[in-house]
Amino acid sequence: MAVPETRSEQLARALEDDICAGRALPGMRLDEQVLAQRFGTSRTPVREALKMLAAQGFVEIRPRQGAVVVGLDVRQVLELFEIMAVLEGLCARLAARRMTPAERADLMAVHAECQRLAVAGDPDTYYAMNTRFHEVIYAGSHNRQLEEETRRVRNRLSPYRRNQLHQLGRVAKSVQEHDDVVRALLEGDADRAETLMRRHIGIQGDGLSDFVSNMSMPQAVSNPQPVLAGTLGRPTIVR
Amino acid sequence: MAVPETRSEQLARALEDDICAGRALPGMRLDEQVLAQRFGTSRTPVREALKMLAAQGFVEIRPRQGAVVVGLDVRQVLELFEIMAVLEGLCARLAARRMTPAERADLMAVHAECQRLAVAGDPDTYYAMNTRFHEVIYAGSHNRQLEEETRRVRNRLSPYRRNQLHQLGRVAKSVQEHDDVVRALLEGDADRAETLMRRHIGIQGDGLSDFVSNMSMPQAVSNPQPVLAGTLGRPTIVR
DNA sequence: AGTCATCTTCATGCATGCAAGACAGTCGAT
DNA sequence: ATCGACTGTCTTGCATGCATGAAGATGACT
Repeated sequence: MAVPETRSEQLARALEDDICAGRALPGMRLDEQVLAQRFGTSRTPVREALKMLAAQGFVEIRPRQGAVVVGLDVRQVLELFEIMAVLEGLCARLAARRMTPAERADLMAVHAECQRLAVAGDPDTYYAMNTRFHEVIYAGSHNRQLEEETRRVRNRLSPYRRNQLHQLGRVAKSVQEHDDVVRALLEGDADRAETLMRRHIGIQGDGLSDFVSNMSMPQAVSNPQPVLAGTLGRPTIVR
Repeated sequence: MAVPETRSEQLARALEDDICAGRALPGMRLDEQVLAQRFGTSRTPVREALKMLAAQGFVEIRPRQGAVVVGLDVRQVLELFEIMAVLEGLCARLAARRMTPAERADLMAVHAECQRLAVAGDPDTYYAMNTRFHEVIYAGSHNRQLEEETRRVRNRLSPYRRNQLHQLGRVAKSVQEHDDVVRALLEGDADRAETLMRRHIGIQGDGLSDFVSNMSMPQAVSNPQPVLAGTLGRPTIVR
């Protein structure tokens, strides 16, 4: 066991995490040397990690100009949401037929917790539990490739979702939509589960348009950005 | 223009192409030094290319044991087909509403060519035109992220699709399904276009995929594979 | 003979070195 | 003063070197 993880993999995970968690904002420059020092390695594993992240769409590497956290414009975010909707919809469809009794119990438990936090907790704790809710459904699809793919798209969007739930009434609506999905799932109604999930994620519900109108482009490129965990920021020119 | 491409990017594209075209078969060992010599570079850009391909699921890198072209077992292939179906379905749905007149004309032209080759040509030339047909629809979705995502999944599956159309009667059926899709697309019937495309890509009926996804498949590939473009094959042990 | 331990060989993972290209700042010209 | 070319500095891209760990071979022991 305990597959020894290479430095480059560790770095890739750490950086992806920084991006997803909003610690590294879109447009932020990722200086190889700075990162190498920060993680106590040479530039080589850092470069390899950046290449991996670039291949997955988390960072952009412009030849001879270094790596930058990808900044998505409104259009691209919407495009990803369209994808997200069908992927999560498929997860729900498959989960409706494939979830084991244990998984169904799990789903209900997490959903109940969501309901509790919807009124009791703050948006951030709800956000965490909401993530778990969706993860349960990914897993319930019993399709690993789909699970990974969906999670990857979700992660790419995460910098832009952070404040989504701070919107007034959004949490309540979210949990209500979950409720509908859960019902369909438990009844094994694949078609309905898919449709409801697609609506929950996608354009159809007003959730998204609300989201867009409130979207605070987390630094939609073009202006100088500080280097992650460093003071050696160099202005970033785009295009 | 003419963004100078780095060696690592060139290598990544070349290797991905080898994999998609079936020149590098699943399970094949990708030796860094051999590749470096083949492309006339050092190991560094080769390693970076391999990391990128690994991040996209084309190769697998086991620490200290080198890179291998990913070998998917039956289950994983089916999982990817399930994803492919919804992605292409979404492409069709969006294309039904978004394609420009020029794009619609293009679609009809390519489709006509498909019909011609279906009877006149051999499966391989049809395969090429079939690919173009689908590409037109990807583009018609006017969703770049989706286009890339769909193409990526398609490429991951391509080693396993090669012979799909050699099956008796498959070409005729394929072109007929295309015809139905085209009709829905041109009529702007998004729902129908999506449904038909999903059916076209997916495994007919959910029964089979359900069955397979719930049975545990033994590991595929566990026998020695030759190194790409080299004779220094070393047995590849999996797990 | 079969199994296990040790040794040898070699590929990988990472560090370092070096040349080319990009950005910033300076200087000169209009 | 603005614009452009030139120069200096710095970062990136790639080559190379070296230590670690894995695969295979050799040999001893049961």
